[in-house]
This record gives sequence, structure tokens and C-alpha cells, in this order.
Amino acid sequence: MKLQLQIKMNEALFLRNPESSELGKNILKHSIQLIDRTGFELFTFKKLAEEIGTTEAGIYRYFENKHKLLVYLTAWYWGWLEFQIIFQTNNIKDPIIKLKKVIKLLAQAVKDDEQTSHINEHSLHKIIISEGSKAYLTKHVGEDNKQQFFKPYKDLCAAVGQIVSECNPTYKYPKSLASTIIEMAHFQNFFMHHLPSLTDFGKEKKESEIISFLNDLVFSSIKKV
Amino acid sequence: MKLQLQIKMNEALFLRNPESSELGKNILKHSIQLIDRTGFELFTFKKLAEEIGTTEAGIYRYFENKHKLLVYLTAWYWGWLEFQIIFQTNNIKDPIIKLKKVIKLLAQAVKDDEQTSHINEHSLHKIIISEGSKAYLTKHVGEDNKQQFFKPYKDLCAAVGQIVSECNPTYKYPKSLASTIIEMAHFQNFFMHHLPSLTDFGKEKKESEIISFLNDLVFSSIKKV
DNA sequence: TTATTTTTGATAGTATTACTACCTTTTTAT
DNA sequence: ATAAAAAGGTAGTAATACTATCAAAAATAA
Repeated sequence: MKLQLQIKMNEALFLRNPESSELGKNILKHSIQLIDRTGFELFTFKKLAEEIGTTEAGIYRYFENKHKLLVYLTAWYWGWLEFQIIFQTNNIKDPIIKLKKVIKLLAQAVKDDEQTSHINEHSLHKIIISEGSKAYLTKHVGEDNKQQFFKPYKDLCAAVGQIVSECNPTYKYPKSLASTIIEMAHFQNFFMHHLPSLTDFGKEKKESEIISFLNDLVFSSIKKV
Repeated sequence: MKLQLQIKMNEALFLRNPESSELGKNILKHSIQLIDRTGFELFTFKKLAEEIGTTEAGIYRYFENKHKLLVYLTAWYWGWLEFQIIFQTNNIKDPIIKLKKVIKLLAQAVKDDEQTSHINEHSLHKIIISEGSKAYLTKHVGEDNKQQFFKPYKDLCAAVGQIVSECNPTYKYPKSLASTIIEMAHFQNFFMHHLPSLTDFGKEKKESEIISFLNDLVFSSIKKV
């Protein structure tokens, strides 16, 4: 049996559903490649069109602009990750083991998921690390938020915060700790590779060390005294 | 006696020193205003020139492009903040009290500093919160780092990490904890105002709550057991 | 089946952005 | 007073971020 995982996306993120056609899927596939390669600033719809073998206008019929495409990709990633978390922590009763598993999933490099043929999760994970925060660090974050663009991210945070609260119902900052874990899983990775003196993992550059740091940070904080 | 605080800037960040002329100072002053108002994406040298009453080419004689200007402003801020920290924690022996003071300085809204007439620190602090990470989240972070553009940020992190180590010499992640404190002082502020469900301070929206969260996070982590 | 509408994709523009080259005026040094 | 160098302005260009229009293909309705 071959399952095909489909993530339900917010309709306001696109003009035409990219999952609904070959060109659409090509846009997703090649935009991930191209953003990963050039960075979001130098990424343009013209370059993307050339890469795919279509025209700029073709891309514009799917996505209003490159920012919406980035928000789409990040939303897709958060949705996918929450599914991974639900799937992989299923049947785990102990919230502490659950939280450790979540930290691992957040901080660990992603293997490409066979269930989603046109999305390369490994590249997408790198994009989230380098470009992810640009999705919301804008002046129009308020309107974007009203349109629920960040719902998958907020849902994931809420789910992590929930597990934190299960570990210690008296802990006062479950949501802020959750967003801290998620952001730092990515920022410490970026720092480790590009500004290593901002971390303690500059020499080894191993994700396992980030995981250890986050585990220490989280479980010291929520430990009941 | 009126002191004039001058922060020594990396010469590779500008083509002509903006502190050396009226136009240069105007560029700093109005770019801070304009970036704060429009956000970095919509900020252009043309708009800035109109605001000042000069021309685009005039701005380009001081800064190569708007990214360099952003890096300049962030570097200035980190330099200024490190001076504030050194000044305000001077004579404090106890590293724990020192660290608490640092967290407060990092997370607290900034009052405009009279010593720097053409820089509005309050607006600059808002820019750091919303745009600061864009200074290094680029593909050319490596070259920028080689040119020491991020030295003030790294120095500040090192200084904070140093105090962490003084609090507990056996703590394993002083640098990562330092960068976490600094980043989260800003991110939690951004979230609190724009994506409040990612924090536990959505209702009150008070910086004092961010400070409490960071204090709890930091001192649970470095507590000797 | 044919006619009609809708979808899909390509062509050719425009306004804005990000710069560059070149020229004039002002300041400073001798 | 004169030369030089610094500061400032004008007028471009190439690329980016779109938009409007057109043509072909596919879906659907009569």
C-alpha cells in the first residue's frame, strides 16, 4: 500500500492550488530547490520560471508574489511537522518522553519523505532554518495573521505547549517555552553553521548537541522544585 | 558637562562615514524613522532621499545598499547596548545580579539616549526586534562574517556568556544560552505584539513578563544541582 | 457532435527598484 | 589665489515585480 500524504492548505495562500496540476507541483518542487540554492532575497519568479521551463506569468497565476509562496512553504512544513509529531508520539503516554521526541524531531535534519513526491523535506527544512522567520517578520504580519496564514505554526506551538503543561501543570510559561524551543531548534542550527561563536557546538557541528542543549534548557525549566 | 558618545564602527560597512557630515547623520536619523515606519522590505533609498530632501545618489555615496545600512544600524545598536551593559553593571560583583540586569536591559524598551542626538534608540530597538535577524539571515552571511560585520553582536553574546559562566562555571552551554536570551528577548516581544498566542503574555503585553520568563528560563538552567 | 465556456499557458508590456556614470558646486589645504 | 578633494545633483540602465492581453487546449453543456 502506498499512502499519499496531502496537507490541507489555507486557500488564501494561493490563487490556484499548486497541488492540482503538474505546473503547480513543479513550482513547489523547483521553488524549494531554488530558494535553498540562492536564498530568498535573490530568488525571483523569473528565475523560477526559467528553471521550470515556463514563464513568469505562469507562476503568478498560482502565487500572488514570492512572499506568499514562502508563507505557503513554511505553512506546509509546519503542517507536515505536526503530522510527524502526532504520528511519531502516538501511544507515548509519558509527556516527558513525548517532549524529548518532539525536541528531536524539531532539531534533527529531516530525511526526504517518500510520501510527498514533489516536496523535498530536507531542502525545505534548510529553508525553514534560513528563511522561515521572514514569513512573519513583516509589517503586514497582522493582516496575514488575520487570514490565518500562521495557523499551522501556532497549532504546532500550542501542541508543544500542551505537552509542556502535561509535564508540569504549574509551569507558568508553556507557550513561550514552546516558541522558544521551536525557534532555537532552528536558530542554534543556523548559528552553529554560520556564526559558530554564538553557540557551544562550533567544533563538532552536530545536531545531537543542539538537542542536548534544548533538553537541558527545557527540563531544567519545567522541573518541579 | 555634556558627553558625546561615539561608537567606533567597522569601516567596511560604509563607503563614507555617516557620522562625518550632516547628510550622513540625516541618513542615519531618517533611515531609522523610515524603516521603523515602513518595514525593511518597503524601505528604499529613493524614499529615504525624498524624506531627507536629497537624492538617491547621495545616499549611495554613504552606503553600498540598504542591506549594508541595516547591518550598520544593527551593529551600532549592539555596540551601544554593550556599552550600556558595561556602564550599568559596573561595580556589580555578584554575577547573578549582573545577569538579571543584563536580561532587563535586553528585554526592556529603550528610552532615547540624549548622548546620541541623531540616533533614536527607541525606534532603533523596534527595528532590531522586527528586522534585526535579517541582517544575518542571508546567503552571504559567511562573507559578511569574515569582514567582521557581526563582531558587536558576537562580542555582546560573548560578554553575556561570560557572566553565565561566572554564575555557574560547570554549565555546559553558556554561549548558546546567551544567544537564546538575546534572540528571545526580541522574539518574545515581537510575538507578544503580533502573534500573541505564541506567548503567555498576550493579554497584559508587558515587557516585565518577558523579563520574568527569561529570568526563570536562565536561572533554572544554570542552577547548580 | 458541436458550441461555449473555462482553464492553462505565452507575449508584451509598465512602474518601481537598485544601482552607475558623469557633471557641478562647495570646502579645504597650500 | 589656486588646486584638489569632498559633497551633492542629473540622468541614465538593468533587473524586478508585477499586469493586461492574447491564444491554445481542455472541460462542459446543448
